[in-house]
Amino acid sequence: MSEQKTSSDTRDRILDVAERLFMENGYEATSMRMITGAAEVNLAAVNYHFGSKEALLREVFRRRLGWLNVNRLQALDRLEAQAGGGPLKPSQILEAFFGTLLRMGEDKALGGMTFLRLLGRTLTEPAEFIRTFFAGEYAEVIDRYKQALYRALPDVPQAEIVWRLHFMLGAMSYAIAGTDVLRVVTGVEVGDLAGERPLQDDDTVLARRLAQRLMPFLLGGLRAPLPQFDEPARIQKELPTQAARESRPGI
Amino acid sequence: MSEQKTSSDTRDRILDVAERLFMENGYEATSMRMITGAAEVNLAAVNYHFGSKEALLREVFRRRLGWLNVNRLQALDRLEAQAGGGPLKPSQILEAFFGTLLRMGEDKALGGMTFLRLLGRTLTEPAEFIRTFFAGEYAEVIDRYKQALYRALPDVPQAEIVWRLHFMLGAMSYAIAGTDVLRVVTGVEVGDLAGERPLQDDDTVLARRLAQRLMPFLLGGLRAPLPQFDEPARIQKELPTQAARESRPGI
DNA sequence: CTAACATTAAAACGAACGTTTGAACGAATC
DNA sequence: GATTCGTTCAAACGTTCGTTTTAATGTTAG
Repeated sequence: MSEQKTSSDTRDRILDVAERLFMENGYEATSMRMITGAAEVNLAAVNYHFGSKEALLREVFRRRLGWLNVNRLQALDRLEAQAGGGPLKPSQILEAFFGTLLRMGEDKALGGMTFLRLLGRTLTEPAEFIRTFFAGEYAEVIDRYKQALYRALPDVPQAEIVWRLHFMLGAMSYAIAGTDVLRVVTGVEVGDLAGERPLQDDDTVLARRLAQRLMPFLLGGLRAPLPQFDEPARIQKELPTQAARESRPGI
Repeated sequence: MSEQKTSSDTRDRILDVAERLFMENGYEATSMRMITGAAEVNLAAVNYHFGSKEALLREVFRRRLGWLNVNRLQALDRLEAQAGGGPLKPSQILEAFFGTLLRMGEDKALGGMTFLRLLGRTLTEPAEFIRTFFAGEYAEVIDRYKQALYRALPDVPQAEIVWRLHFMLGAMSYAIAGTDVLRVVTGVEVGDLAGERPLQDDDTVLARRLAQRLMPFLLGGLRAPLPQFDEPARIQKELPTQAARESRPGI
């Protein structure tokens, strides 16, 4: 029985341990010996199964981002089908994009908060091979969602939408990374303040709570009035601020 | 002449080079030999002047964060003085906090965008000594601004304000880090889209443009309607959403 | 049974790491 | 002019790094 030839148990144990250690220490500060030691496999096993340390990191992400990309695209497909050619609501787009991700935090089989934290921390790693890898993995999805936002906010300059998508990714990335100045400063978990019940947490609860808090924030930022430009950069056709606010589709 | 005993030229060259290399490669991936080589000083100079690689990183930040902390607190003091005991407007608070930082990006003497990028990238580093260091450096300022926000938004639960401060820090951190999925995906600089004039940039222009774009986004996120809680966590005194929106001081 | 194959194991590789050492240097002090 | 002291220098320290090698295991197919 069990004719799983690709998942050799050793392979999966390495991936699981690497996911956790890369999250805890970062890529550079995590050595192969730490990984193989914690996974209780031979040192050479990583190079045998994956080829190199870089390839291991890529594989750690590929098995999660594969699922994420498919589900993000499916969610968008579903929305666009039911909209029948019309533009989507920004809230729907954000829910599809960020909600799909944050739901991974609630599901241990999808990596849970461990993967989410790893993702948030790795998105800002400067290593060239990492950025190249993410660029390839994200290209299609980002482009699809960008187009959807363009259509959802026809009166907002596309450059502005790109900036705000940028900011939204940042807020999310930092939030899920969870290496937090605030957490250390306050000495408590976010949410353990102001009389809320403390987090006896379970990452599942944390993930859900994060999503509840993050989505309104992102939507508020996306829909914020456009900035006034004090530098006469070029012919400003018209300050689209007010017009865009009025004609913005319901959210 | 020049009785500057502390700034031995070697010291400053090391700090400047380390700031840039830590930004480009991250802490772990930057070796002492890369730093001393680029600074054209002897390998032992770092340990002589700073004691260790960790202490070097701390000093790189200390000379910038010192200025930043002082100016952030002064800006808040000035606002509170002119408000005469009353609450501040959220937009004023954000301008003081984020504006002070972003202005560093326009001033090469304060590190310019090099330091901003370094800061953004280092804030998510998992190394314990880095997080401990930032916690200490930021404690007082974060606390002061948090209190100011509590007073500015008396109808918003304090836990919610902490979450949103968290999200705002994330959006800013990621934005100034500038290791960007979007940038790689689109192949162009943000702002080089949709007919805007391309960035022949000068970091000064980038910093100013970033500030213009980021501030409205943050303000929109901070002022967004409060989330609805579907989990009956505890007695929800009343959904403060609408009430808070009405009574919110002008922005 | 044996040949072929995929996986694991132990050991070693050269390279690079952060740090330390002890001597040499140069300018100021007595 | 000798001495002191802060700084620079070349060289080496011991350790750890990612990777490779070669042999020993099972496991499967002929």
